[in-house]
Amino acid sequence: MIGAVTENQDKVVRRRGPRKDAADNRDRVLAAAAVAVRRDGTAVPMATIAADAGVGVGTVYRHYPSRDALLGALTHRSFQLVLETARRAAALDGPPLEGIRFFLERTIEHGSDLVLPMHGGPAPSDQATVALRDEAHRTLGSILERGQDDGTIRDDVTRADIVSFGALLAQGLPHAPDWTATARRQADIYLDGLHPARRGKPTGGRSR
Amino acid sequence: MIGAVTENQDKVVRRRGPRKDAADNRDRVLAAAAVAVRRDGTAVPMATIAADAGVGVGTVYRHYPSRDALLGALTHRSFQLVLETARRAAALDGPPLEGIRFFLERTIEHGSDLVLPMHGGPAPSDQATVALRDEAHRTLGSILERGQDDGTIRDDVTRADIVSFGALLAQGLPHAPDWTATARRQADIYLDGLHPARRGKPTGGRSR
DNA sequence: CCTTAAACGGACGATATCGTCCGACTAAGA
DNA sequence: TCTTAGTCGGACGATATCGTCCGTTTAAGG
Repeated sequence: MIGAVTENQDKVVRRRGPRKDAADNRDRVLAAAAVAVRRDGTAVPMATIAADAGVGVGTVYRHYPSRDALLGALTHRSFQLVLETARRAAALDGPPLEGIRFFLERTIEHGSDLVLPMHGGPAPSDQATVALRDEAHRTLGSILERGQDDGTIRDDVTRADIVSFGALLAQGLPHAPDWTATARRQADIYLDGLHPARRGKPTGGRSR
Repeated sequence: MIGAVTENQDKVVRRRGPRKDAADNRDRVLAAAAVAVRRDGTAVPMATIAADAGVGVGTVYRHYPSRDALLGALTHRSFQLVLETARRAAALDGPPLEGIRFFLERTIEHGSDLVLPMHGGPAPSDQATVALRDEAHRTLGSILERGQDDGTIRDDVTRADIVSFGALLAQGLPHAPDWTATARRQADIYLDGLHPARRGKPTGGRSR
């Protein structure tokens, strides 16, 4: 027990990835957190998240050392989804407006998976998440510009407007009975409004 | 000094209203709560609200016996503002769409005064607030119907849609740098979308 | 099967927030 | 000015949540 210590240093077991149960728990915690945060707000007790995920609080804190880390991970995941959706929308063939429609409808469907920096959470602080966000903005911007170039989308709209509207729909109204249906109708109206302004309609004086 | 007790029973001081300082503090607490709730969410510590209002926690609890009572009062006040705005909008002479525009713009301006049942707060439970809400809905509905009757507003929009959109704008995006400006543009687009659908535009297949 | 690094989960002391209670203070009528 | 009902505000015990720590359990390579 005395001199035999150093000689098997290289026989140490080298694990490749994380253990299966650890990876599972990590995912379950994140999923439970997404639901819990949407339901109870960002101040939801960690114990609640742990219980919902079926793990102990210790496990939550091991994977995400602080509440901010957990919220940050949620934000990151949300932006991953947003970027993915934006890319799919950009890859579509149809008119640009249909790309935007696709993006908005998908955003609505993602519903509770999107725990964006809304809900009182912090704006993304880590570089990786900011990069995701910026890339998503650029991607949506490219669709928008296509529409504005070919005259099918009004010129004064910015990519930030589209993003904001998407965020509003994703955020929703906490106590609305059937938000998905409402959001769809809101999006439909909004998309109609994205057409270039009609001149000489008999709808009366929109002066400025 | 002996038998003279009973005869001045009716000389007891009768105060008319609440004391001035009490009324002041009541208002200041409500105003501070509105700001604090918007900033920190409905779970904001009562001590914070008290400090912001420049009073002690005891004063907060006297005027509003529980957190729910305070949030309820905020909701009530919000719906008062909404109803008032809706009535002004309904009283306007111009095209109905301009009435809706007025309503939305005013709602945006009210900004932080509107702490609607959003923000994770409870839906209105007391009868008086529900009555305010319903009356506001009816008032907005009357504007909408006028527009749909004279053909200047698309038929599939409901009063609930207008209310929801207004609520979204009032709620805003917590971390948006200049929400008022963004909200105005969103409203402008939305209002454009409220026109009846144009047939035969070259914008491509909005099939369903 | 055995070994071992790693993960699990809940008990625990520290801290934060709650809502109450009561002695000091003040507005306002007499 | 005097009186007093009503208000003020913060200290306080109770409760809730935090994040850590550590003995137990488990996945997985040998």
